[in-house]
Amino acid sequence: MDRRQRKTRESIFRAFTELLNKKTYTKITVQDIIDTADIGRTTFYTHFETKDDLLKSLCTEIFEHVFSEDSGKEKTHDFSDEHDTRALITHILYHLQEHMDVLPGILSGESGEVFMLTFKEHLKELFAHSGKTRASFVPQDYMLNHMVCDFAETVKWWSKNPQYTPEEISAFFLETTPLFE
Amino acid sequence: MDRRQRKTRESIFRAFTELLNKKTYTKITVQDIIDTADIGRTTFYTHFETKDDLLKSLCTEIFEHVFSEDSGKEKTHDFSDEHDTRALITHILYHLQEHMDVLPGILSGESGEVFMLTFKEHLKELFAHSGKTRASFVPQDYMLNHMVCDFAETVKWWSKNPQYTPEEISAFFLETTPLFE
DNA sequence: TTCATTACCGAACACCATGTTCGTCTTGTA
DNA sequence: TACAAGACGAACATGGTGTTCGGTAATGAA
Repeated sequence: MDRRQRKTRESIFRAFTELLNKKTYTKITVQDIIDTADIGRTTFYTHFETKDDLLKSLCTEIFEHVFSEDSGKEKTHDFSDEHDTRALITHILYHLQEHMDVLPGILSGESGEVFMLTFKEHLKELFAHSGKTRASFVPQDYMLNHMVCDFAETVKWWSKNPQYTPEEISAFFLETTPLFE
Repeated sequence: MDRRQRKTRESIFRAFTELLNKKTYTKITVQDIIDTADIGRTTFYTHFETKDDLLKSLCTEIFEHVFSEDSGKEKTHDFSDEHDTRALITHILYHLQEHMDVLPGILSGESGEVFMLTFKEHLKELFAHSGKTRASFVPQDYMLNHMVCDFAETVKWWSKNPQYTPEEISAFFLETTPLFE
């Protein structure tokens, strides 16, 4: 990839996240981004189709990092081991913490919808094969949705209360939403 | 209130909810609403400041109904009685069921954000004095947020799986998010 | 170093939805 | 019946969007 392209893309992302910490997503205009990134109007549109496209791209970049399977371990994760599960959850939270500069901005307002949606998709895949398959009158789909939302909302809450450590957040989550009985 | 005003307001709400079942909120233009409601442009703007204002008004109307304290009983509700709590939850779900024609439309897309936000405010107040004040290492605020989100997400899930009865949904919720230990 | 390629630039433009203005017509009510 | 209040629609200003086009500058491969 051309060095110019990389630099431009970089500066757009930087401008966007900077603006997200000042204004809410819908209040941000493409012109704002262009001005802050100090690039030409045409240039923006050669990189991204729309503002929404930019937002999605940002989310994708974040989750590619957060759910990167550092050692391929997560893929074959065994949810039957409680200690192992706690480690996985904490691991993901550590990754997320590295984006704490963007999270509050992106999660408040309408951009949060997009973020949470993609987040939940990833989580759904991750939790799909958890140990919580025990027989119960509660539908499987409800159960999965419940766990996914719990974790996503936990992260949202964390972004507003960032004084806690990943280990603490992990503990809060597992205490209120036990994956084991 | 003038009969003309009532009729106009009525037809705007009707047009809006009708459109919400066809398109997503942001795709709906004020012109769409005007055409569907068959009213003048000026008339719309004398009733509502903006499209957002209309959405908020709709949510307000719904929750005024759902959280109407039929007999003032809820106000003094005692969460320490499990049977009583289940009755209250089910009662709210029955009220919500009456709006099942709007819920799927309003909850999918960006309008869902507004709906969920106001919903959670109401729930926060309702759950604020629940029995879940037991000592624990989990922060009180996390706990409250957890319960509120759980219930709100449960309703969202219900709107996509409307074949269940209020009693069943109530049971799912209480099974996965016990308000008692 | 040369040179073709590729990215960046910015002014200008058409487009579309928004919200307002104004003069007129219609309806409800006192 | 009179008149206040609501409904009406055409027209307008505004502001953001996404595109076009002619030109400049940076890049990297030969």
